[in-house]
Amino acid sequence: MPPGRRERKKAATRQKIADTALRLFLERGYDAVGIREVAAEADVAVTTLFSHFASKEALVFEQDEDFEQRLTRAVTGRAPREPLMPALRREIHVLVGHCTGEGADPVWRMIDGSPALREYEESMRLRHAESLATAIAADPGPARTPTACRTIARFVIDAYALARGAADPQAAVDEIFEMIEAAWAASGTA
Amino acid sequence: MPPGRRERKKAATRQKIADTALRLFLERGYDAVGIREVAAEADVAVTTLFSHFASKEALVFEQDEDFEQRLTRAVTGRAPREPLMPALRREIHVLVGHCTGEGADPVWRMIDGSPALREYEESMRLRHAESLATAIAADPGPARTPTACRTIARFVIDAYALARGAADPQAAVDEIFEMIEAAWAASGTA
DNA sequence: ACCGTAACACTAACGGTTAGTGTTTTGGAA
DNA sequence: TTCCAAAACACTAACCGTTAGTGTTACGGT
Repeated sequence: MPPGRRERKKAATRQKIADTALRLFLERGYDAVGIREVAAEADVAVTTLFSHFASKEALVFEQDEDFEQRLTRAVTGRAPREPLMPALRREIHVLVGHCTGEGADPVWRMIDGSPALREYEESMRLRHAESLATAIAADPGPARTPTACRTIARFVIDAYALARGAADPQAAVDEIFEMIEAAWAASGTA
Repeated sequence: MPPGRRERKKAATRQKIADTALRLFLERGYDAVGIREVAAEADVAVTTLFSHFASKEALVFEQDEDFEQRLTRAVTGRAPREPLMPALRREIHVLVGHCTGEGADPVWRMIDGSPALREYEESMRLRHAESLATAIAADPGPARTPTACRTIARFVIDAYALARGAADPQAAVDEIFEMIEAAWAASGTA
């Protein structure tokens, strides 16, 4: 069945809150805008805002599931018989490209400018690493231990985080992935 | 010169606050004890408490510099001509042993039981990784790029975090370090 | 003996978050 | 169509961690 009127209204409210928040944050800075202000501007109650978003930071990372899904799909949806690591390397290249360089979203600039947001993002990525580990564990091919899968997943997340802060992000991705590939190969020979 | 009365008093106040906080946290749970309560029980003002500790979580990780120093010293203070990675592996073995198993501190149990504390610890370790990266970069032997050093430092921190959550922590340390050693070797051949 | 400074205290607030308590809207059952 | 249970929404009032502002001691060095 198609989404009913109720769900559409709910989605609209959520979107209006997110849009309003992002606009205010970009206009005047993340720290300078309070939750009460966002709620007032979006014309909802504070409690309504928190029924749609778990925290103030979550307003900024509205579509954080994108990141998670892109990673797991890079594993599960890659071409048949394509090795795992090159596929992940390609995906990280793209993701790093989205948030670095001259043409980067102003949103990413804002995130990089606020320690609170950077920290929130890091712990969010850690959760994503668990999904990635699950996807890797379910992958056919040479079996790995659960620990090895979790380890590689975290290494991949590290690659993303480290490359973002490097002078030449794209080169850093390649450099780090050389190390990750070696680690991955070693995990198959234990 | 020996520490004067003033510094002794300051240290005593700090210690009293930390002891009181830890006692209350263990008695009734971290989340169930408020800052105002800790301050009252330690007989100091709330502002005084925050002049000694940057946050509520910092009360629990009072001696977090230990961890940082142990890691950097495992690098800088190891036996001459001993390879880097085995030294780090040994240190991680010890550190993981401290907070797992039957005889683990009740403090570690409390940390594992509170998401807020676990998250705080993770971001603390990330800061430690930077120090470790610096120590590794300054190490003699085959030179590595700054990116490679940071990467390996993060991998080592990952080993600690992952091993703590594994079924057999000590075995996990060894398994993960096999992968780290491979990554480290690969970083020297780029 | 004195002064600058650092520790400490107190009040009052700020900002994020939640509990408690209704009120409206809506999808589906009768 | 009518009615109900659930879900979204609103409002007040608070809680909690944290900080600014403003003093007040107490100490170490001169």
